Amino acid sequence: MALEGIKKDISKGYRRKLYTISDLSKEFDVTTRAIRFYEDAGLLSPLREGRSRLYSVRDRTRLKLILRGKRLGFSLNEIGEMFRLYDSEPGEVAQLNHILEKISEQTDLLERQMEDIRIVMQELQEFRSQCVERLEQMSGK
Amino acid sequence: MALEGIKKDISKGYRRKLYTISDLSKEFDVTTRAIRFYEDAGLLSPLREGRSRLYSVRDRTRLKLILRGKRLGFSLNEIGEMFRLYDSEPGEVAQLNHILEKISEQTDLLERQMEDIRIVMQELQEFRSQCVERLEQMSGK
DNA sequence: ATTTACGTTTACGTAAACGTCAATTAAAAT
DNA sequence: ATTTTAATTGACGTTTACGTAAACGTAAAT
Repeated sequence: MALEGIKKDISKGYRRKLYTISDLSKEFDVTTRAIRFYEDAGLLSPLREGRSRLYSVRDRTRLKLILRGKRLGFSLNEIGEMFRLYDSEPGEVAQLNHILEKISEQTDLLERQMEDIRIVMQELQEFRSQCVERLEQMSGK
Repeated sequence: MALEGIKKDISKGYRRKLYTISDLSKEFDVTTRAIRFYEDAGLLSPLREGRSRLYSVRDRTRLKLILRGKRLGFSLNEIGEMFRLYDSEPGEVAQLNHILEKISEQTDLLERQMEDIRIVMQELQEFRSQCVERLEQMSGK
């Protein structure tokens, strides 16, 4: 495979790993279509070898973050906003305070989510107890 | 208001509260359109007084569960499936075991979500520390 | 030489979850 | 008696997040 060669060459020069789109597709069990879509949405920006995409370690990390965000129910726009926060070069104090505020908002949101999960978990366990009890009754008869 | 009268009448007879669609809309800050949509999706089934909908305490609880589910990123279909689990009359052992399996799946999923939240929270706190540190440097100069 | 495998772009399709009118009805307030 | 106010149904529109071909390029394997 030609890409393998190129990947090795670049990794010698740049001293870092590169991934093809199908590498990432397989590793994270996500379609190549989705990965390209994330690029269209501005969440990924892989290198190009000719027409083909080459993903850096940073891209891989980003993809991991995207998928984690999605599991938590965040939209791609929301995930993009977080990326922009992380990437922004905060020159001014005002900017830094803005970031701190956003972090605080995010934290609050996640804490509410944790609370929601705790509640649902508790309800599930109660439900489970009822089921188990019922099963015992039935086998006891 | 006629509905208020009816609500009182019914609550005397049935000994439980009833809510109009706008009651719930205001209480949970969700549009009436959304509430009707949840009904179309089979997640709510309010009483009718003529053409108007009247929501029971059970409906209200269900709406609360729907919104909680949504905050956790679940689709209405997934939420509907959970409702059906809770509502199912488990006559057979096989059915009960099926429910227990579903509960187990849900629990696993929620635990993964908790783990995701923990990871994101930790990253956010690290990011916060960096920002605070930077702010202190800037004011220290 | 050609099949197979993997990549690309373009573009239309789709499911979910509502938003947004419009037209209508019924009841409450003035 | 008439004007608000709250509710209804119906239907089309919109956004998000991809799925699904189609048509093509490049390179490795047979």
